[in-house]
Amino acid sequence: MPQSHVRNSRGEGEKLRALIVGAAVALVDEGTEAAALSLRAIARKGGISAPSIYPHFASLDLLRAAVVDASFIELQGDILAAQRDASSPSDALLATCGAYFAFGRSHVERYRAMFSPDGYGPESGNSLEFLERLIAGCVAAGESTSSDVHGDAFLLWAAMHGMTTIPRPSRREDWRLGASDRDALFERMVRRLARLVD
Amino acid sequence: MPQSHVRNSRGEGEKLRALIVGAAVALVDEGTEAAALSLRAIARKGGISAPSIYPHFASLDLLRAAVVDASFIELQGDILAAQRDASSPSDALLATCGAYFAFGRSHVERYRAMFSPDGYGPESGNSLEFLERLIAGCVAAGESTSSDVHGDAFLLWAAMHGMTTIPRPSRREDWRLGASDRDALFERMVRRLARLVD
DNA sequence: TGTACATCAGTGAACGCGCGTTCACTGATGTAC
DNA sequence: TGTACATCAGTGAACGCGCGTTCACTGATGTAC
Repeated sequence: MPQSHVRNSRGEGEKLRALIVGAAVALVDEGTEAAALSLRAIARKGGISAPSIYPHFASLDLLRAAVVDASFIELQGDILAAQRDASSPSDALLATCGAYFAFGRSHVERYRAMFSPDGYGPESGNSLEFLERLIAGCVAAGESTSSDVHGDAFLLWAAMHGMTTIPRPSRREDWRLGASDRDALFERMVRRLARLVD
Repeated sequence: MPQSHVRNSRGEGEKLRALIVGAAVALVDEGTEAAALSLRAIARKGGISAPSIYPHFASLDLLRAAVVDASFIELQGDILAAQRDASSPSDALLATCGAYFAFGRSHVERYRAMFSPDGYGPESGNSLEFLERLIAGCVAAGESTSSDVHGDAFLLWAAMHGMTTIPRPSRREDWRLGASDRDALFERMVRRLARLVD
C-alpha cells in the first residue's frame, strides 16, 4: 500500500489504527529493526500522512508496544493451534516448543523486538509458567524425569531462545546445517532439557 | 573524556585509532545499541572532532566492525585465561562456557553486536569448532557420553547464547532468579547438553 | 647553526537529509431545527 | 423536506534537531639545504 489512502467513513476512524499497526508489522517483517522504525516510514508504508498517526498513538514508543502486543497474541494463537492435535503431555510440550521456534524463525525481527529488554511484552512471564505447567504434566504422566520443573522450565526457555535467535554459523561449509537438521537438533535439545523419557 | 583532545605527536597518529575504538566500546558498554552508534557521539565521547575519524575509518560500518573485532579478541582472552586453571577436559569445557557467559552478561550490548546477524565477527565459526574440540576431549577422557559431538556442540552453543541474551523474567516475583541461581542453572545446562557424566 | 618547507594531526563551518512534532487547514457526513 | 452547523478523518507545510560527510583551514614538527 504505497500510495494514498481512502478516507474512512464517520465512526470508522479506528480502522486506521489497525492499518498503522499492520504497516509497522510489515516493515519489521521485511527486516527493519524495531528500534529503527520511524513514524514517517510507517506512514509511507500505510499510504497515509505522518501526523494522522497521532490521534491513535501518542508516541512512537506506544506504537512499538502495540506491535509487540499484537505479536504476542499471534504467537499465542500459533501455539494453541499447534497444541490442538497433541495426544500426550510430551506431544503437547514438543508442539508448543516447535510453534515457538517456528514463529521466531519466520519473524526474526519481530521476535527480537518481543524478547529484547526494551520491548518486553506482558505475556513473557506467562510463557514461562506455561512451559512449567507443560513439563509438570509430562512428569505427572511419567514422560519426564525432571526433579526441578521450575529450573528446567527456565533452562528450556533460555535454550529455545538461543536456538531461535542464533545466526547460522555461515563461515565454514560443514557448519551449514540444513533446516531439517536444525529442527531435529531443536527437538533433541527440548527432550534433553525437559528430561523427556525415550 | 568529554572535552578536548591533546594532539598526538608526529608519527603517533595511530593512537587516535585506539582512542576512537575505545570511545565506541565505552558507549556500547554504557548501553548504546551498536546500531544506534553515531560518529558524532563517538567523537564527543573521545573528545575529538567528528571529521578526524575519517582518516582512520572510512565509514561508520567499518568502525562498528572494529568494535566487534576488538570484542572477539577480548572474549578470546577471557576464555584462554579461564582455561589456564582447568585440571580436566570437563573442567576446561565448563571454564570456557562460564567465561563466555560472564562476558556476555557483563557486556550485554557488545555481545549482542558480536552475535547479531549483521555484526558477525570472523571468530564465531571458530568458536563452534573450539567447543566441538572441547567436547570431543571430554568424550575421549570418558567424561562425556555424547554420541554426536558435532550436533551437541551446536546445541550447547545455541543454548548458551540463549542463556546469555535472555532478559530476566521480571514480571513475577517467583521468577526472579538470583545471580547464583542463574550460574548454577547455566552449569546444569552445559552438563546436560554436553552429556557430561556425574 | 639557521631557515624554508613539506607533512602530519587534526579542527570548524557548512551542506543536505530524514526525522518527530506542531499547526492551521479541508472536505465529507451526520444531526438539529 | 431543506439547510446551517458541528464533528470526524484526516492532510500539507513548516519548525528545529542530530546526523554523515565534505571542504578549506591551522598550527606544530620533523627535514633538506
